[in-house]
Amino acid sequence: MNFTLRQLSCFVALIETRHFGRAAEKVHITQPALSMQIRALETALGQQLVERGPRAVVPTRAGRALAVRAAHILAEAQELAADARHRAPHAALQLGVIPTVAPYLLPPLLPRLAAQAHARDLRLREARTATLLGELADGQLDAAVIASAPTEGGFVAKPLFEDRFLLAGSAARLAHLGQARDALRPRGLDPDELLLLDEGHCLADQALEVCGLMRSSARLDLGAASLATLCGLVAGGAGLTFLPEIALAAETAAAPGLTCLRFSAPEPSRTLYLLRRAASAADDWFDPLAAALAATGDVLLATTRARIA
Amino acid sequence: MNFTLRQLSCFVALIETRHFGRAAEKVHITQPALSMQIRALETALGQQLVERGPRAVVPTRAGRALAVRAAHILAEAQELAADARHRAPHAALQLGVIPTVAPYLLPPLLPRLAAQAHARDLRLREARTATLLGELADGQLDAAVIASAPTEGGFVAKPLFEDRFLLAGSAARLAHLGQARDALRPRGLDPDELLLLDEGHCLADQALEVCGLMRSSARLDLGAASLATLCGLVAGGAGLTFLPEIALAAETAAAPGLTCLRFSAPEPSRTLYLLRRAASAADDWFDPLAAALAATGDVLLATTRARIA
DNA sequence: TGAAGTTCATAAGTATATCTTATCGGTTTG
DNA sequence: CAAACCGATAAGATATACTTATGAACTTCA
Repeated sequence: MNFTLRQLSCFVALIETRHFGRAAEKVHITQPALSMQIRALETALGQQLVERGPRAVVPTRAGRALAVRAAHILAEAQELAADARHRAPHAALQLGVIPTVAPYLLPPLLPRLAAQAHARDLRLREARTATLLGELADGQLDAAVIASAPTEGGFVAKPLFEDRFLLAGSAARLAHLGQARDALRPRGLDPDELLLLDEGHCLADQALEVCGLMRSSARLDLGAASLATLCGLVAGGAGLTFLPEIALAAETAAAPGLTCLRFSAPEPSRTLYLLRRAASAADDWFDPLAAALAATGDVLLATTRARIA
Repeated sequence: MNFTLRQLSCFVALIETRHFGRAAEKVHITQPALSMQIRALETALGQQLVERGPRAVVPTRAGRALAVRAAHILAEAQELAADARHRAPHAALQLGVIPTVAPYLLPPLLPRLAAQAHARDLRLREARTATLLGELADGQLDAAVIASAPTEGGFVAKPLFEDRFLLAGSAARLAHLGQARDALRPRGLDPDELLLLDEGHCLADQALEVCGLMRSSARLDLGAASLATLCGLVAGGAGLTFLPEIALAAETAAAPGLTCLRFSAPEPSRTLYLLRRAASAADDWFDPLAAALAATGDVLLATTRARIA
């Protein structure tokens, strides 16, 4: 490709005016300059594009064909430039969210964001922490919500809110805990009763950590891929699990048999963060997005805290 | 619009490789040159397009959006250049034909042309001589078939064949001509019996000329716009008219009552020409097209001559 | 018919982009 | 801590694009 947009501009102007002088005026150059541009374009394409008569300038067959396509290309280029000038990014804000947060935080988030101009065009992706960090790093995502501060550098992490863990199970199974109910502590739980999510879900790792367990030491071959599935199993009496407060309202509504107990202080918890690349220009969307996420979480937690003493 | 296709190329290469050095190699320039092109593009669009980290080159939101559109524009440009190189004009050959020729010559012409590569993409326009000449002059048409050599210069005219005029009417009306039938001459006809086409049709002008009449001197207010209509009227006994031999087969088939007489020598006739602008590059299509038209006419006339002694 | 006016092409000089080579400063890596 | 990598920068060379002035072909008008 050996021609330029300017050459196309000149050519289109020439076809429109059918006059070298006026076409030149139209593109703000002199007539000889336009002549040279047209000539260069003809050379580049290897075809004569206009018949230069003393009476008139007439496009050749090739010129007629080119005029249409050139105008089209120029229109696209103009539109691109115009969009750039008006700062209409035309690219959605790509937000990644981990699976143990997305189903609970996003539904109430979206109506809140609808009011904000910056988040008018938001695209969501749900994946586990490692995947999100990778995609964030290489530009597929603009921001990500994860449940821990990132270990690697290069990111800006803004804490959103603390999400405490509750112990969830069927009412019968929770009753079997006996006197432990009065001062419920993670370390006192029976590893064989514990059901957790698949590997890679940070929620499972964090649950193991607060229990002082290794993944290998627990009966964890359960391939539960979503918290909703896990809650369904647990509500049916299959075992116990850690439920983040953020999920409580949705999961108890979905599985009425699900019962939760609050751990005694200091309650185990995770902190959610909103991340972006440190190098990214967070013009004006990052802080408002973080604020909206935090506010959404706070509302969600306020209703939950009132339900489970 | 203040950016160039080269800048877009550089940018797309950068997004693909995510590496200034390799992107530069891809577009056959050095790394500093590519840096400058990207910088220039960012300046032109007023936005940062890539985040330059020591670890990686990551597109910004604006850059992501641009990459898609830039690739699209470049693809169109490449395609355009490729078509130009392969001499695929992608513009139909625009052929204009006068209305007293088009319906008869074109149907048998098209199958003949189908075999030729050059006329694969042919678009037709039917209009009167003056219109065709105007459109041919300003490039809307590439060639035109008319029935007289052009008076103005600037055209190349190639004679196709001679098309003789017959006298057409109902059998009864032709019988009334009496002994004139033996040595039928145009000048002996009664102007009041003559029906002709609308003004502007060269056939009407030529008929008047061979009869030695002025348009004003004849009863010519008939607004017959097509030869087919005129033949229908004449076959019904409304009068006499001049029928070009080329139209005979089609019109007698359509109007069985139509009868024709041949004038005595020298028979009045018109000559059809194929025209193009003298300045136009008639690479290779003009002569074959003329040959096809002439051959088509010859076949048409051969069958006709056999029918009317 | 000849002079003036068009119109596009050409020439020469200049201004502007653009490229290359060489180098710097920052970061990562062994 | 040295070597390697990466992108930015500087400076000089080259190429491209523009302008002014002029030329050649043609038309128009007196």
